[in-house]
Amino acid sequence: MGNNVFDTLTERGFVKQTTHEGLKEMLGKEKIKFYVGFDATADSLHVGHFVQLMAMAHMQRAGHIPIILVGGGTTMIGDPSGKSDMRRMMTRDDIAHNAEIFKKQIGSFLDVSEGKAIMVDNADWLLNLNYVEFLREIGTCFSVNRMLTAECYKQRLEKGLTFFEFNYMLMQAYDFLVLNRKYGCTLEMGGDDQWSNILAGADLIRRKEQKEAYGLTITLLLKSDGKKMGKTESGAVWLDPEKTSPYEFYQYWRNVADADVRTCLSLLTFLPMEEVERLSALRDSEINEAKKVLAFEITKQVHGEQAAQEAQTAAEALFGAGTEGGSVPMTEIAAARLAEEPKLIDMMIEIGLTKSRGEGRRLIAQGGVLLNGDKVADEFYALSQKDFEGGEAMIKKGKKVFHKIVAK
RNA sequence: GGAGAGAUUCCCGAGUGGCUAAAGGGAGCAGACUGUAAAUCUGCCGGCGACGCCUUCGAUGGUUCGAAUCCAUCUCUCUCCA
Repeated sequence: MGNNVFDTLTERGFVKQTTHEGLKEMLGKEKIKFYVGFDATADSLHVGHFVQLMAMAHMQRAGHIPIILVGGGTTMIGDPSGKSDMRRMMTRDDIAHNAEIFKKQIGSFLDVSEGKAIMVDNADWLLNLNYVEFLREIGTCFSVNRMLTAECYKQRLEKGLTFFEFNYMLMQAYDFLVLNRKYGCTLEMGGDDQWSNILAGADLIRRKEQKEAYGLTITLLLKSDGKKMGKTESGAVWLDPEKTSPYEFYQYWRNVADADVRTCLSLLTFLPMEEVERLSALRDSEINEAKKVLAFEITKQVHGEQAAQEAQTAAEALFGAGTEGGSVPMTEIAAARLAEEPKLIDMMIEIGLTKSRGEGRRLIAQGGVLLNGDKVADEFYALSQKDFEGGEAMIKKGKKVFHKIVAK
């Protein structure tokens, strides 16, 4: 395809800022190596990372080679950019553990076969740096005055920023320099909160190597109300199916606000832009069609076609008139326990539908709990064999939380 | 190092001896309305089979019939000065 990826990324809304002119031209005429860094702060990637991965996938499809950098070294410090407080210090073991998971997860989204991508870990060069040498080589290239004016520290200059964290920018800039020297990497991409760090890296390469290096930031995935996309009351929406089941994942996207449909379709799916435009132009209840496509496509992207299919089937069965089947959240219990007639509220706590008995009782009192389709009236309702026709019972909490209990 | 200020329930933030499980707001949950949307309105929002009992106001001791509120020590945070 003759299209320049830069146009694709721009058209789809990925590009937020670029360092300087010339990037598009370069992307058009040669196959470059570019890098994106991922700090191993959790034991799974989340939706925010997914946007970056999509941008990387577009680049890769256009023939450019991604360098996937896992931050086994930088995570030891913790990026203060845009944060209001210092992160909890993580142990070396935790970081190494997370880094391994990241490598695996990323490997399933991008083509990491030989020659198609490069995977590195900055622990390899950061952990054994010699302090004095580093200061003499790299530290001399940074002006504290300039660094302090960086937007990303604004909050921290009010609440306090330790020297420890202040060094993060140098580490990340150094990463870019190392990758430039070792692999000829000429572009760093990252979330828009990384702008200052990316600029620092490009500047450092210009100074040390007298070479052009570019930076590009990717629009942060925000909801129309300005909050981060991918956060729920129970925490982040994870890409790891153990942490966020494909069904929950599907539901998250099925329920995005109308105003966010377009952004999500264009950033998180590979649907052609004409299709994105068509779907996001739908109005009123018709836009539900677009949300179904969105939820299906993203789930397929992350968990595979089969899981997406199952999540969709389950959703149709529960919310529409579809037939039973699919991946409704489910818990198995021993059939023998039914003889003891366990309380419904206790069972709800056990399967994680409520936090306490009080909360469960309140829910029932407010008419928010349905058992096999019927509203439960008794706060102390006890489950028994008759609730388990066919060996299973369906509990519905509120309007859209379903959980199946299977007695075995 | 010196001088001040502060730490309250998920978050912000009132409360300075009993009427305080602790105002108000936000978040969240449920109900109504809807399109599994948004906005809006109503109720709930520490735990407990519960007109009562238990645990909570940075930590530990103390004063008191009674403490989030008073005293002592400690830990941490912030501001100003160097």
